[in-house]
Amino acid sequence: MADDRPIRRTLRIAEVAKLAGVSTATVSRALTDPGKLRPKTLALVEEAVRRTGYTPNLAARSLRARRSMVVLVVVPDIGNPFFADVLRGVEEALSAAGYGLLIGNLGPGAHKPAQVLDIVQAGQVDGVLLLNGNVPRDAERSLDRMDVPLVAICEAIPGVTFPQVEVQNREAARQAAELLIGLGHRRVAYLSGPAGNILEAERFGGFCEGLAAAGIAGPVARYRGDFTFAAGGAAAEEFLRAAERPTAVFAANDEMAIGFLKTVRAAGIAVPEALSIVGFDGIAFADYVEPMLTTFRQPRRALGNEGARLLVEAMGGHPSTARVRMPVELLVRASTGPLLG
Amino acid sequence: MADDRPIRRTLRIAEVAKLAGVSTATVSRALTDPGKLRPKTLALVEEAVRRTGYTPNLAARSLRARRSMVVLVVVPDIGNPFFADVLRGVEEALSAAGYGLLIGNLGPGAHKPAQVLDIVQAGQVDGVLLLNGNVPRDAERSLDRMDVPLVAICEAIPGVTFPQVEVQNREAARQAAELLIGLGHRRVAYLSGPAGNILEAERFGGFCEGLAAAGIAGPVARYRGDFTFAAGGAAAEEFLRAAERPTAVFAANDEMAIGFLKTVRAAGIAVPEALSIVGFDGIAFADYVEPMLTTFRQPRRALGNEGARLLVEAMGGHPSTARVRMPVELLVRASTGPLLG
DNA sequence: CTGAAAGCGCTTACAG
DNA sequence: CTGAAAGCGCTTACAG
Repeated sequence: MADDRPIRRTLRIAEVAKLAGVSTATVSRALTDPGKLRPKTLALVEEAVRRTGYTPNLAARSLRARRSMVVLVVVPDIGNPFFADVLRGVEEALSAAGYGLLIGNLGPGAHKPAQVLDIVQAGQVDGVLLLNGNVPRDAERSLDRMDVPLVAICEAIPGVTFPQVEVQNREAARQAAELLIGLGHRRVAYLSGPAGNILEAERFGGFCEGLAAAGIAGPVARYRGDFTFAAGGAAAEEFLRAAERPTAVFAANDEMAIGFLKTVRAAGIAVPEALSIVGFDGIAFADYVEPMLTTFRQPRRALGNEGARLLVEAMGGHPSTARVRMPVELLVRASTGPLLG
Repeated sequence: MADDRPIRRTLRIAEVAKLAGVSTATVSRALTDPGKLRPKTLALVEEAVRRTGYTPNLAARSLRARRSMVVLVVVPDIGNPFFADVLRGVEEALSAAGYGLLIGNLGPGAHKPAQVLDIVQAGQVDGVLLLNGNVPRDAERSLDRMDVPLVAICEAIPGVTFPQVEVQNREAARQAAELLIGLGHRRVAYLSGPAGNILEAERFGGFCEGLAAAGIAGPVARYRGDFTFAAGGAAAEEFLRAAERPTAVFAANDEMAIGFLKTVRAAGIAVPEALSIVGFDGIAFADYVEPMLTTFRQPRRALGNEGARLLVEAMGGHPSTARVRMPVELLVRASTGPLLG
């Protein structure tokens, strides 16, 4: 039978100590550094903890020990499935190391950089994981001048010295060019992400390199996008209006590739017979559009895991300047094919 | 020119008080309850805060004030885009009320219920938002016996008294039946979510009711699923093997509907000519499959907003037993059509 | 290996 | 309206 009395939330370390017949210092040690105690003493405390169901008050612990065991994760958009997957990896690694996860959503209508800075300045977190491609700052403050470990993942941040984990964007984009060229395409277009975005710059740069290596000056068109489905549709409208259309498109992410695909097919363009399309990211949906999308699968969970791991090390006093660049996997599907006619 | 010195993290309230020429009590009041101060005194403090860039230490504040201004959000799977969208709404409302957001991921390989209970017992959060359809408990403890405000959203929890926010699952499922019947279908199938899931039960129940109202005994087939793409594909295999196939399928969510759609189309089944498909949720991707999926759009962000709002009220000492049931919107698309032949 | 005691940085009755 | 002071519940030098 379960006991139906509400659990007393105000159980303190002193009561556990009393029950175990030791000092509060000993209880504290049993909980944070059991190796320091005699096995016999430890057993006494453990039994008392078990019997009382004691859990230390974290505010008190964090005030006294000057660490919170919480990490702030700054995401550009918590609603984006790409980041959700990365967060899964982050959560896994942090939770295994005993850290909690505070989410800072730097998207439109959400947190402002100042709020992120406040959280750090308030001593609320022991480290910050940045998925947003820049160092949060306001008029007076900048996160990298606060004394807190930082790690950037997914989107690299140029010119900083803290660890970063990203994928081989440039190499992959180059590979996209090679794939299309190998299929006979020469009039290729590029569907870009938001201007100023580092991923965008890397992917565009790599794509151009790949083209150049085959003696192609560059894409015949560069459509402006912002990583959304809608941007893909808009780019497709532009494509459809062109006098001489490209025969292949490389989109800087899957959402845009899918938006593009839908609009051109609705207009009667056969994919891949008349147009090849390549995306980037390898989101789950890429498997369910028709035709299945050729794309690059990012190791989203591994990105999150590795970033969290580096942050845990830094918080433990082992900072690094590691710059990890993980490979992506090209998935050749039905949305790309040889140039016909 | 920005000042490049690292920000001193150890600025305390005493220094601000000294600079303003007041007591620490006054600084504290200026920050938490400015109405209590004379405008002149308040201005003095504000100027000192501005000049020093002071941010109170939250561990100290939370230890002394006995509240943390942080909410624990328990999600079944942080990687699921559906929840990510709801979280966006939650984050919005909580952040506007000054609360932070701690994520507890109760998915496989992530947090265990015991960890959630520990967080609450440690006084780390002022309230808990449950998106997982049950009350976390372990061998000795149950969250609803801890003295903390609770609100359930998305998945209702039977038999509890705290506020809940869900959608009109039963009504919508009934409407799905009516839609299909109106199109002439009588041999309809149901693709279910995981057994024991409350959403699943409501949607199945409503669907059966809708059929019954038209004199149909029930679905001719009930495929077992678990809300994943893969489950949809597996159900489709079962569908394809049937001697006499249903002419319409209602899936308990969009992912399964999309998985089903892909597999039957690959097998040469024309949708909607030979088979109508209805999903549930209205995820973004439902707009990008071919044919576009008929589904019910859930107000994901609004669900999150409303749930967070109720929790903020409860944490402010205004508990309610509100049970909000938000409407969903039927989106009739190309995946449903009249029975032909 | 263990304990007594100071103190982390706030908030809040209490008093005036 | 404001201040002096106690105290939230821990951890950790320090001493033994």
